[in-house]
Amino acid sequence: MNSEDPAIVWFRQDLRLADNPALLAAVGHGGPVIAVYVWSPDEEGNWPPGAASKWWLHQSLAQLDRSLRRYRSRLVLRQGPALKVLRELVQETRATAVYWNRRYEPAAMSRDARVEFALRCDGIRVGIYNASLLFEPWTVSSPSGRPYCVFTPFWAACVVQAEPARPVEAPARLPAPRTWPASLALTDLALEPTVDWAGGLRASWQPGEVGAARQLECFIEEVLRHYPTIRDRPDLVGTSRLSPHLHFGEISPRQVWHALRNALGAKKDGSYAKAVECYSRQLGWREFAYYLLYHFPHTADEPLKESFRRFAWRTEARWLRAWQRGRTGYPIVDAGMRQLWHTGWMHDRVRMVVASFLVKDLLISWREGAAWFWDTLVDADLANNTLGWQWAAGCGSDAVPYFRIFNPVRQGERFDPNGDYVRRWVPELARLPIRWLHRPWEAPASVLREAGIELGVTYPRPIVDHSLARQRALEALQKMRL
DNA sequence: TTTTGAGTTGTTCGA
DNA sequence: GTCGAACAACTCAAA
Repeated sequence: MNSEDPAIVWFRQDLRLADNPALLAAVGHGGPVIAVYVWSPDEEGNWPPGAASKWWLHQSLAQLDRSLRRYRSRLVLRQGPALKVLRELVQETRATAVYWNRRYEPAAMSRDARVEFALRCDGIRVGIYNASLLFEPWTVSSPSGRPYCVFTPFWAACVVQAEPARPVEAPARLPAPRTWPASLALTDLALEPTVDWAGGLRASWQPGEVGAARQLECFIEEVLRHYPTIRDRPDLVGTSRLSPHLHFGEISPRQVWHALRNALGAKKDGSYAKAVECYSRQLGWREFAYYLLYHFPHTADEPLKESFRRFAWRTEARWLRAWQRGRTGYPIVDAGMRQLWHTGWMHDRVRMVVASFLVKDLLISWREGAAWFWDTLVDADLANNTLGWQWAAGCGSDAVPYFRIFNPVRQGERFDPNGDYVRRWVPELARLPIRWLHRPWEAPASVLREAGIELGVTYPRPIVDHSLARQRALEALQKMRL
């Protein structure tokens, strides 16, 4: 393509300039490049962005605009149905092409298909690219031709494909149009909370492409070597913390994939090779989540396993609220839920523990959990959230067996062995010795008194008895299978 | 074609 | 304290 006509880049979940094929295609079009973000939460089906996600989006859009300004360019903000907005913008700017990077959520896919068709009918050139997956979901299928439902063979089939493409550089320049189309102010989108609860988020994260790159570098330099041994430890910094950056596309999995391998080349060290393999598998899980949502689009709202449709989940509002607020009386559960509330993120090991507790101990539907995570996580991602919750509930593919019920005391003692995590997020228990920290209801009265704890007053008693709850869950799930 | 073995993340019980 | 078995049912790959 070589034209003097403007090209529009429609930014969505690819809020970066490097390794952005749609942006490069727009530059390749030859004329001015107009970057636009369209805020259209009504087109996200049942899953419009939650509060934490909107907070992040605000910051990330601000960063993207800042980056574009260095090119003497800018980010045009609009609001409304994407097709309507893009058509208006095409008219205003006389653009002859629109480029974007693919999304895979069911609502986004059907919307995008309508937009693509309509724009092509208008005579507009449309280019659509892959910017957020290592392997496109339709390129992987089992020998039988059906989609994989088990992770290991899925990932094995992925990694024998060609190595994911090397990331491409940010464009050298971005030609500006003679006049810029009108843009809303970022604050017009009202993404930030009206009551400022985001202090903990601000302190924990640096949204945007620069923050993402910094996070990756920090992970590779300081954590990667130990990743296989400490990734399950919520009391340590043992994970990449890249999830929100990946969700918003501030960094691409291709960039991460190759950065890991470059680091490997530089270190020449066996333990690194293992660590890279181990972390790459986590990227694999992200791929698997997108793959499953693509092939089974109803699973965001319905269990994959039919038998679970008839399961009678409880609707115990008091229990749900106790879980949400981190007041279940199980320290590891409460620590996780408070970390989530405060920072918009929870360690993955603890996500499994709290999910198991909600679904198995309280017998509350995984969808309640998914909805709460959706609203509170800065990395809320429909594919990952769906896979995680269906896995925990045992109603997804490759799911945890029904009898695998996490014991919150055991998990706490195993993965927070010194209690640092609980003490940080449940400060009212901070003075309790580690021996009792994960089971304060068993502590002798004198120990509790000395630690300044009055059960039922300063910290709740357990809202359910785990071993009874476990039995109840086993019976309920067994009954469902008959 | 049929069979066999293995599969992210656990817990409990009894020896 | 440690260890192995049992706790289903199903998918996928290899033999």
